[in-house]
Amino acid sequence: MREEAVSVNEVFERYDVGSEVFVRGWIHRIFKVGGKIFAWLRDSSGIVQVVFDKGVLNNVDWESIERLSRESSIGVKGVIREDPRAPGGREILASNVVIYGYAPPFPIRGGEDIEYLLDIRHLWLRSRQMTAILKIRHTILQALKEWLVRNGWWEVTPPILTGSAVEGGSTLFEVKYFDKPAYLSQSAQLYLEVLIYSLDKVWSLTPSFRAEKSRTRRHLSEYWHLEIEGAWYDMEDVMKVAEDMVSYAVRKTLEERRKELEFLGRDVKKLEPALQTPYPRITYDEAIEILRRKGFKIEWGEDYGADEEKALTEEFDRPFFVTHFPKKIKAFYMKEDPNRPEVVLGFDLLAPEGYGEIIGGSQREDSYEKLYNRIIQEGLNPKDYEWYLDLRRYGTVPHSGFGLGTERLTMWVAGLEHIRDAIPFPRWRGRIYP
RNA sequence: GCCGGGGUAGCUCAGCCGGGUAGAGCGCCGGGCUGUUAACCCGGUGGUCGGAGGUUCAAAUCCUCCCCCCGGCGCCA
Repeated sequence: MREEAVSVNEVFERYDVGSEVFVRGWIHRIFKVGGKIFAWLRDSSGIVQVVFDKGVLNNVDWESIERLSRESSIGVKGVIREDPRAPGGREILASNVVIYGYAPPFPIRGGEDIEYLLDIRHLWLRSRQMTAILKIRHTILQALKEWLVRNGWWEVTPPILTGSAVEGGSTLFEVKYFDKPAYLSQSAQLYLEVLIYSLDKVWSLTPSFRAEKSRTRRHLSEYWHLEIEGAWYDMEDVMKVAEDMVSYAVRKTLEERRKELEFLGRDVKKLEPALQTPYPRITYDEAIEILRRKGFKIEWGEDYGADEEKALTEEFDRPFFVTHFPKKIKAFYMKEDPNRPEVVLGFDLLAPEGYGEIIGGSQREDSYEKLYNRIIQEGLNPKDYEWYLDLRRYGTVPHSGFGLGTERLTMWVAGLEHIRDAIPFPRWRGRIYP
């Protein structure tokens, strides 16, 4: 049977009752009752009930219909009928069927534990929840890229294989690179800093890798990192970029993926405050004050932990910035505040509802001497940073940038419990299959 | 890396404390049902109890070591 196929949602939205259509997809549920067989046919757009009635089918062996099971792939030609007993109020009365593939008993029926589901992730991804999340993820990525391109930012492609440790070192994945060791990139930042000298405003979307054996619901070993870097941007300029981009992504998701958000049970009202910019800004000093008021024992100079971060997010109904961190808890490349040498011009953007950090950024140190001294202070080898230091020797400029964890953003927008569901094939703690 | 929980049938779990030769539900197979919505009813099928040692007449159960998974912390996006 060679027919022009229509999608499931078109059965409900485009065609009238009484039209004959050809739809194809996978059997989501199937019930055999009396003389009829009811199948829910799923494609990427939705689910529609198909009714197989022996008396209506043309030239089809009934036994081949009886053998159909969940996840069998079929094409069905038939007339659209209205019936209140069908999900969505419509069904297709099959007159012709093409069977592409039968399926053995499907291992997912509900109630399976997480380890098992992760082992059969390749099948789990067919679920409607996962499909909804993948669509939301698509829209968020699309929105972020769209915002950047429309606002004059150049997309660039930094390397994933790198020759030396950038920040710590212990959290890098080491790979063989011909006869030398190499590392999978943790961040494109240093390469983006190179490229602003020719393109001014650049961004990249790449996987970043962390070998840390994290044991939390907010960490992945491989995640999709959106990073930007802009010449002539100070910290406040780049924070504006961050809030405009994030609010745009939330707006677009609310406009285009409302159905999916609601299917996941996301309370969309909680996302609406995030449409309004500017986002609140507090300094690290103020964050410490708030935490002390809430009963936390924390000294100025300490980094706040997960519990503290969560408590902070409860103070706001939309994403908010924390700025001006103590120098000693932040990376060597962050620019020292000229008015307060003990803090740096760095910021985090934290999502509300306990989700926490989704962006980390800073104005970068642009003085050769200061950067060199920070490298020494951190116990790093300046030789490893020769090319990076060169950027400050040949026409240095003030510049800033940030990195956004796309799964973290997706997790908050979609209201997910665990970051592993914000990416189709999560990698962490040794999980590498499938 | 640290703390806590767990690994028994294809899946979800009970049995373990007080050792006595492995059980339920679901699935699957067979039968029944003229409209199902995680369908329902009747019958049947199903196990190297995570691995290796040890104690014992006897170990899923007690002891030792190891492996794997989940949740939290640290680290971060």
